[in-house]
Amino acid sequence: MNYEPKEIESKWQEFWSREQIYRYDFNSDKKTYSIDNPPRYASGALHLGHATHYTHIDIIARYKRMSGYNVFFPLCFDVNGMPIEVNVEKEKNVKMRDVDRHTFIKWCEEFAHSKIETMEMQFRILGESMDPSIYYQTDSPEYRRVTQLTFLDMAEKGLIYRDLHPVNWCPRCGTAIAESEIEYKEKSTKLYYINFDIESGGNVTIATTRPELIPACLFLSYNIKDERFSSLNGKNVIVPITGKKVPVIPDDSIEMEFGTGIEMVCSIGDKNDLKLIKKHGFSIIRSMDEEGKLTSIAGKYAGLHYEQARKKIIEDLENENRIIKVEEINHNVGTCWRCGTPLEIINKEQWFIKTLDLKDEILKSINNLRWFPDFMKIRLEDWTKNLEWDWVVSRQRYFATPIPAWVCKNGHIVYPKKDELLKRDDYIDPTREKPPVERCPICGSELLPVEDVFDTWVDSSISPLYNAFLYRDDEKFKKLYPMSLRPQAHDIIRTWAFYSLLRCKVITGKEPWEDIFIDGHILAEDGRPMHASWGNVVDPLKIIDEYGADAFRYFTATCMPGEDTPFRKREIVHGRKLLTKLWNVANFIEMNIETKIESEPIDMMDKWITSEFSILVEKVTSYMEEYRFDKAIKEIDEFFWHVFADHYIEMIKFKAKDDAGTKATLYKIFLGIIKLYAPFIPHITEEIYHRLFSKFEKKISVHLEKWPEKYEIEYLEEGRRIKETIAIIRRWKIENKKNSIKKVAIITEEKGIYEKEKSLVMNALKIEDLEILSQAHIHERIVKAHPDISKLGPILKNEIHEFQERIMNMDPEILKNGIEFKGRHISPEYFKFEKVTEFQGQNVEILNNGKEEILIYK
RNA sequence: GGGCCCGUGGUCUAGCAGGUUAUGACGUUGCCCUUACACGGCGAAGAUCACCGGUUCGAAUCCGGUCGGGCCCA
Repeated sequence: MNYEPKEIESKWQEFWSREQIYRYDFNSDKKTYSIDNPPRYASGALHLGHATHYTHIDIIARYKRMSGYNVFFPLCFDVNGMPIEVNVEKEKNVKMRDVDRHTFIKWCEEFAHSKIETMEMQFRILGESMDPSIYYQTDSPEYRRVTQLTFLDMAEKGLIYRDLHPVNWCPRCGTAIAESEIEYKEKSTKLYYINFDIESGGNVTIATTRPELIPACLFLSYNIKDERFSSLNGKNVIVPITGKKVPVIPDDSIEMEFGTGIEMVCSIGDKNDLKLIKKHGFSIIRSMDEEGKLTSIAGKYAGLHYEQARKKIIEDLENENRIIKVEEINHNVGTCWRCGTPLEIINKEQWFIKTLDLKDEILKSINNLRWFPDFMKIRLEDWTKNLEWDWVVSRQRYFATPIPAWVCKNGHIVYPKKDELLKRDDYIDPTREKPPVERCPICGSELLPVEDVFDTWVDSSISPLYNAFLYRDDEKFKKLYPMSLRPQAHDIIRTWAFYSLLRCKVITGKEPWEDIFIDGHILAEDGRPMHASWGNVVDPLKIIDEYGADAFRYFTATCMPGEDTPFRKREIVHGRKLLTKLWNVANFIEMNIETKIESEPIDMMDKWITSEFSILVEKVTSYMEEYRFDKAIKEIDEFFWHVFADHYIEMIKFKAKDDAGTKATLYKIFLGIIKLYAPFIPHITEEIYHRLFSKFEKKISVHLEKWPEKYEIEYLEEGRRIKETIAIIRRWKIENKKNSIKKVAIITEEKGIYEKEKSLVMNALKIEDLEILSQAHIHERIVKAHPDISKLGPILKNEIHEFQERIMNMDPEILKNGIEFKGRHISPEYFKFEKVTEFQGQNVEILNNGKEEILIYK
């Protein structure tokens, strides 16, 4: 009778949800354990990685509930940002910027919300114990309101500013383009070779595809290894057209083979220019506007579209005879994925949060958290120490929290009143409502709504504040903040962990959590990351369908936290076997427990297994406290399978029906095992609990049970010794194919402990006569000596037959010292001796368990 | 290029505040359908612990370097 998970699992999933087993109780006196659960991103498909991470978190939640905590574990979804926008664009076959802003936002909402039901189902199938009574999603008016309040808070603290920042820009569409919206295309362009004069005399030829950017040239650069230009290092050149003096600065990133090997670095030609400008300490100048027209820095070309400007500039350069050569080249150009126009990098006003000023404070905070595993802390420390830029929080997107502000043409910012927003239950969309004042209070000009939205990390990084009811309920905030735990994966330490720490610290003055648990990634079975294009993606739902959620959860528990783990199907298969074993042990125990057990463990071996269990509880508990599920479950397995089932049950099964103490032990220890397994494999443990224990234990769910406690340690060493002796004799029986043994003598210095369990040893092993002695004279006698032909052959060659005849009738006892043969000493190593052991005149076989000898009579 | 992590029997994995017969799983293999379980029980074979050097009486474990893989960031 094998365990069939399908029906059993869905039965209990329904039961848990119906009975609201996982509800956080705001009125409870129990200590709160609060989990800053990662809101599941609402794009739909469940990854093996998600499934594993959420299962890990669920294991923690279940363990903490059993340990007596009131656990706050919200069901939550992240419903903001570009992946959803992209999905909607695909689904509707439109481009975001072709559609009315608010229509598009509505579509995104509809799309995301339609996925949520599916994702809730996925969580349910996994056996997740998230609490729907504290549900949230990040696009709710309430959540966005909190995002905006925290922003206004930071603005009050002077941590918000606007400044120019480079963005990818489509000059035709007039919009910023996100990194992932860029379509790279191979384009044929002209490469111009242009002469620059050197200040100190002579000239140098640079190559560029963007002559129109000459007015924005900041410096020239060549590869530092390139000796052709080493004489130019530190010299100045005169920029044609403008006559500006700029330096020559070598850099190791310049390609020596491209063009002439020396190029101009403009603000801003391409991404590499941007990098070089920052690296060498130049500031970005605004050379092009939103429509692709050159700015005033271009002098007489100002106001011209860059294509016209290029024509004019080339004409002028030709007049000066500065163009040496023109070459057709193929060039990889970033283009707008909608209209195909090559993108520009232009400087635009963006919103910033001052992060650089907060470095030291964050470093302190990092050290105030407990990190699991602890080396993950180093990653965040290094990141924080090496921060060079403030956080750009504005995005030119639609589906996210709007930046609550209005700006006048002179750049003066008007924020909404925080007090007003505190009274509301929704958020502010400046594109849909009026500013709090008619006109700019500083210059009196018209106020325009900010159309930018927040980077989604601005929303995500306040999850601890939202969870803890900041701005909403002071009582609850006191109870829930700081939260107990932030669980997350290591790829977003620099984003989610960092920004959360930063913002929560600034706003509340406290770190948002006590512990932070960093999980690894799940790789494909081939050890590489999972990629659809590599064809190595594993669908967790299929696995669950085939093996059940508990088997899947078993695999997740064996993953070492923090490490990237390749998916291991065999671990799931093993998990499945374990469930079967558990099921069968339950069957065995059910056969023996019909009524309430009033007794306690009495016999030595019953106390021994109780002691072993107690040691197990201690180990498992300390592993759970460190979030080491892998170690915890291994310990439980080892005890359950290889101590409790293989040894204890085997030795007591003859008396399981009628020995009250043993029955009590079976009940107590197996119930304990079920409880220890419950956080990991919640379905089968619930089923077994209901079949065997709930009628006596009076709880409606094993998940409402208490985590097992330790018992007194008694007879540990004695029990282990007897267990070992029984195992040795059993092995002998199997090897020798004996079903029972007539007589056994155990020679031991600890007669007492064997006397105590004499009947158990006899019955468990079917020994008819068992003697327990403190000492014995054992006699060993050689009955036959076999010459080792393979060794003797090379020495004796053709005399070997004579040798064999010679020893045939000799007393083999004599041979144990070797023998002289034709002037040669044949040592005992050349023989294999057959021996008999005799005790009290009878043949016996001696087994040894390291401490004592066991004589088996033949 | 930088930070962090990893590299252990055929495959995957534990051990890594130095001394173990180096753990376990899957696979291979021998015996056993013993009154819960053959998705089981008892055994067996199989590892120069990536490579090189150092510290040490002693290194898979500590240090330095090399090579290979991963994540994040330039």
